[in-house]
Amino acid sequence: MTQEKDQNFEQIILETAERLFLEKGYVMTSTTEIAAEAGCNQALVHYYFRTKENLFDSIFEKRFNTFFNGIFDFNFNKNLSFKQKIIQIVESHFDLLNEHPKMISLIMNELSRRPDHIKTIKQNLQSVPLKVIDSLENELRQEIKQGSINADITMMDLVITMVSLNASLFLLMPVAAEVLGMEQIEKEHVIKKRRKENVKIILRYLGYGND
Amino acid sequence: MTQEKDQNFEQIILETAERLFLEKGYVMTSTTEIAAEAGCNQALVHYYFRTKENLFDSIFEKRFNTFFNGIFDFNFNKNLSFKQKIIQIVESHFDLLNEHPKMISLIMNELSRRPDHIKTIKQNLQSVPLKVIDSLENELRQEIKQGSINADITMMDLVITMVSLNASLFLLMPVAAEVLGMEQIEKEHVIKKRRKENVKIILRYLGYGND
DNA sequence: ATTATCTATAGATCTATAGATAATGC
DNA sequence: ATTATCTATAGATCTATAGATAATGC
Repeated sequence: MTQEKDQNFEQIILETAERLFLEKGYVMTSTTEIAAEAGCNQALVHYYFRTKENLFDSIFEKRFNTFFNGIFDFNFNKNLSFKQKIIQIVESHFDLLNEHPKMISLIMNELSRRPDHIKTIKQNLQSVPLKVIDSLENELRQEIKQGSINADITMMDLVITMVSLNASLFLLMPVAAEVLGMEQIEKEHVIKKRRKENVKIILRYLGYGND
Repeated sequence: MTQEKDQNFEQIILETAERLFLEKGYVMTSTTEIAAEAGCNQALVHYYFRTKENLFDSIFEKRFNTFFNGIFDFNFNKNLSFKQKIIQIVESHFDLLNEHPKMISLIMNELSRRPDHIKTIKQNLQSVPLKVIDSLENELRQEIKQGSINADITMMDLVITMVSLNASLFLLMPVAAEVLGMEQIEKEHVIKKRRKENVKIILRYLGYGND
């Protein structure tokens, strides 16, 4: 499909499966359909990956990791102010979601279908960010002491708010786009707008001034 | 299941199906399973509703309507200030989601599975709220003119922010609860907390003071 | 020889219906 | 008679595998 047939089908199957899983989810995608779209025989999908579950996992285990780690994957310039760090975190979280706009739905579907996958995610969430969270939590307390932000905010509030605002855009966008009949350009416009807006909302929530 | 067998199965099937559809979604719920859980024969499900799709629709078409209309279903006291109205809208939107915590996921799954369902939703969204939105939009402009809220906010910003904050809690909660290993009591606590927090976030976003 | 690809098919569901039997309302 | 319930089964998928054939690397 993507490449000419001088290569073997393993890669093509992977790419096709990834696309279909993202489009329609695990359950709604059959190995028959994957094969058809990849341009090969259905048995070949099982020859390379034995089971559909295997195929799914071999695609998404890495992807999930990159996705979760990506959140804290920016160069942490120590000279930045707390406010600037928050802006950077919110924006890079948003950008990550925007680079993989269908991942968040897929993860949620996958987790409700196979809750044992949660383990993998738990590990992801617990490995990297602890240090970062801790140091941010300290800075947060200091800011509150200095009176530069509102005293009623915890790190947890902040995280939930950020994830809610950013993730829900990509969860709700497909629905909203169809309901309102939005074109691609309009969608991009909304995304651009919300990227700024979400930062703004969080800064005002924290109590930082209007700019 | 819920009732003793002196009644016929129609109602029992409806209730069982509703529960299973909400728990596991349309695709993952089979009429075989519905029958088993209802305590009758699988053919009986089709006797009453002919198709699985029919069964689903007869349960959820009303439910979707109530759900969407519920958002604007409060007594609009004209004496309330704009700020008080906003608080009331955000809270009642939140409460509606909280009364049907699995509806939002179901709606989103259902819409991605059968985008033609969007029509029903479109109708729902276009019928009731137009007047309300219009009158709120006017009040919003007035508030801005008076300088009581920030000038950079549109009605659309406000709606997206409210829906994002409120809906995402119920979309992300099941995942978060499993990842963090939360008990029922903790979940309720988070929900209670976020209900206040979401109002707070929106008020600060608008530019209303801290209380 | 080994690896890649195909054909064919078994076995598991699942939806939907046909036709038999039991229960109910006159 | 009509309505509710059951048994049995057809027909459609879908996953997974066995076994045949073609392509490739020595």
